[in-house]
Amino acid sequence: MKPTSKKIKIEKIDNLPARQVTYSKRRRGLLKKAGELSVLCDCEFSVIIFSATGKLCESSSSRQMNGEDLEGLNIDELQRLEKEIEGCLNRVNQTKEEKFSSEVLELEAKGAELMDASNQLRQDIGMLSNGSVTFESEISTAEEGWLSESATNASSCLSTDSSLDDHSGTDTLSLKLGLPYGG
Amino acid sequence: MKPTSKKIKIEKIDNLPARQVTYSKRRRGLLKKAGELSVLCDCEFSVIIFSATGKLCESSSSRQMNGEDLEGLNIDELQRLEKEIEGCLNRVNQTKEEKFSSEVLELEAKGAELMDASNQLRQDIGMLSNGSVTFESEISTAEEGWLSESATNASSCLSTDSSLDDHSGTDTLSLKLGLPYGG
DNA sequence: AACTATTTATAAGA
DNA sequence: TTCTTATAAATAGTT
Repeated sequence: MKPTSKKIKIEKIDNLPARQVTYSKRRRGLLKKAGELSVLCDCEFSVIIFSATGKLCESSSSRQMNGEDLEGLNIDELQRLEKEIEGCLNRVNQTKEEKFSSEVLELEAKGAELMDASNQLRQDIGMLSNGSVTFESEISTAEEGWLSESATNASSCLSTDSSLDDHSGTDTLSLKLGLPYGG
Repeated sequence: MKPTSKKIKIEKIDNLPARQVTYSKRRRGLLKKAGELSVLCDCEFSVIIFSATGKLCESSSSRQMNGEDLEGLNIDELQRLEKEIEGCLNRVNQTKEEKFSSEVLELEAKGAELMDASNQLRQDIGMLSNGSVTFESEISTAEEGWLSESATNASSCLSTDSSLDDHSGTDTLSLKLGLPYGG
């Protein structure tokens, strides 16, 4: 009779039925909040939830069928959802490309500085030793220095550290890196 | 002194600063709820929010940087995010393919029924008219009947009804339909 | 950013 | 799953 409600710890609910009930309630709450945020603040959202049993639930501000399971969608709806997610992907891609460009520019500037420094050094030494000693090796080492720094960065992007856990089975798309290193 | 809080209507907040404050508060609340759901119910989630100004905020259970803006991510992190979203995309694709296959099977069964009915009709009429009249036209009409029904379904998938509103500009990926109609 | 009166979400029980 | 309600949590308005 006394629906005594208590503060709970945020940790996995062991009891399966209780977990399912909480899942259902909180999922509804989450989607409601997302919808409110969207309307109040004039923004778009997409919420995707993979339940422990592998079911996928998706909801987004631009669809009329919020909260439905993917299984309940027809092909046309799935097609639109696909398009939407691809839109997200494009956003991520665009940000990545921009980041990449600016990083390359930065590294090029750094490289130019090193070149200048090397040339200056070469001149200075040349004046001292009045000879025609070339310092190609030092210069190329410097170039390799900033190129490899960047390359390290890029290669780590290729790590297949899948963070999708039990969903990795369907995660098979290859990544488009578009590395401008010509290597 | 009295922070009198009132129930608000869920409608766009006109005042820009107020809207931004609410956006910030509620976004945090939403992501907190998502994180709690994930832990309590042992599930994965991904929340993607496009603010009205075009900023993109992403958060998901399998990443350590929940709540950060895309701008704050480095290339490696963007790469992983891309992979994650591609995983979602694959799920949607898979569901779509399954749906599509079962629909095709259903239509094939329907077609087979029509063929049987046509053949039976042909036999019956043949027995009556003792001639060798062929009913190819009727049969092919029947075939076209279920094929075009399916084709209509498929072509509607191609509608470019973008539901991404002001984000449609970046939504340029082509869709992979994989229609088994050979046409 | 901090505060707090209110509203909203929800845990537990039925 | 739905309803109820005591309690916890979120948040609107203000500073």
